[in-house]
Amino acid sequence: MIETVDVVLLTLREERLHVVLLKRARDPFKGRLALPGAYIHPEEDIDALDAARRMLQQKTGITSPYLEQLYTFSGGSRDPRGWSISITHYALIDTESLIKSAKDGVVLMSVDELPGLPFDHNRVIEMAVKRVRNKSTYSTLPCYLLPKEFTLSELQKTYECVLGVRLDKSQFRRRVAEWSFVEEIPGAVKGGTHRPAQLYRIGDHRPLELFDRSV
Amino acid sequence: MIETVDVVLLTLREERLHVVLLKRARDPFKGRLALPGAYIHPEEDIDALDAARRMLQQKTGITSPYLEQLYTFSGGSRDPRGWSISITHYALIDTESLIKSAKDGVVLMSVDELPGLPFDHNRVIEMAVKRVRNKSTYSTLPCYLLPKEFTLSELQKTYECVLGVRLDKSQFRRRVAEWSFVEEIPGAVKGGTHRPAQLYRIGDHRPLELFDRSV
DNA sequence: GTAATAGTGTCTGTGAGACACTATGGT
DNA sequence: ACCATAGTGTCTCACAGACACTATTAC
Repeated sequence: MIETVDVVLLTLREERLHVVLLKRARDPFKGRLALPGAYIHPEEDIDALDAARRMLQQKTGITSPYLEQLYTFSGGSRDPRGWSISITHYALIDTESLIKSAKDGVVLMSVDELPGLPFDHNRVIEMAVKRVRNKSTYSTLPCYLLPKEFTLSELQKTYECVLGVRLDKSQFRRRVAEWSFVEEIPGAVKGGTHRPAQLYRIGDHRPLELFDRSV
Repeated sequence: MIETVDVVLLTLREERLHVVLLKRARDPFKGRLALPGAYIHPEEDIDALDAARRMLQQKTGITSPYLEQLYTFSGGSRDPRGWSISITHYALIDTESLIKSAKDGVVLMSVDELPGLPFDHNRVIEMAVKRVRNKSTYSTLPCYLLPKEFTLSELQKTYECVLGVRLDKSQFRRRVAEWSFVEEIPGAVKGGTHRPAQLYRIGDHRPLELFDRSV
């Protein structure tokens, strides 16, 4: 039996969700692009989540602020080596931090234009994207796709990109005003070529919040 | 490494969610009540879901109309035998069908009054109940807790028990009227001591449906 | 008739959606 | 001055919530 963890690390780039891929160093599928993944090491790993975090850090250099189990894929046909279990996870990070810490070899690809990937990685990514889109309708999940400081327009844009819908500016701001964890940074503004925008940040240690109603 | 599947099989009995437990036939925790579970058999099982379905049928005699992966628990401290992976699932069934097919030894316990269980089974059940409650706010999941034919009052009661809230009769019926898959059974009524109630059924092959708004 | 449950009709307050409006910077 | 983006005010229609009402059985 083969036990692995795999991670779908997503970020927002040029208004599209992108996924982190790596060239596989070993067979099977040596040299092909695939999700970052590794065997579970019972001696070192506390649990699968810990294994995923460690693997991601070691292989990509990236530590994601949000990492959660996605689904466990299993069966005899998904890996040529035999019956396997993959405990998959998904993670989110802003592009800025990603670029800063990513090791050489990290490849970003738009989730809408993926080539055929080894194993069932296309299915895994598809499920991750669905989960993120769905969870974003009733939570603060998209906040993890933004850098520490951001404007409300950027926050709205992020939600719009993830959800694939346009949101009303007025209504969106009324909503965000109720979120206590999105706080104004006093005095800080982002000056563009036009009227500067107030900068905001997520208060303290970004907890994921769920809402009764949708965004 | 130990790989198992475990199933949290839930049913509604006396207006409370109950979980199916079995006395363990083998060590560890031989003789203690625990969730139905078994090792994965790569030679026989297509995947973990298939393993869960087969295990449930063999150990309890029950085939549930709804079975879905819940979460994969893992680590070195949850099983005295060593580092383990448990791919847990949850399932729903109506009490009537359960009683009819359940083998001897099947024990039903209210999820609100559980004793301490082996492994991390209390945590697993807690997560399953949370998942069911949450998913029930925006889906037809509770329909799987009802027999093939039911009245709207029974359907409402089921939602109320699962969600733990009281629902307005008028509003609930307006909602259900929009669900095309809940269909009136022409001529069939359930006579109690008072005005008989129209019987309904789930159309064809009960697909799980999700709603934009809550129930 | 009464009791009890099934099932329907109606009013109201809230809030989502739409959209117009004002504000403030650069050039 | 004008443009572009930031940010606010307001109207309306739909619907959730509340609750009263009618319907149909047993006794």
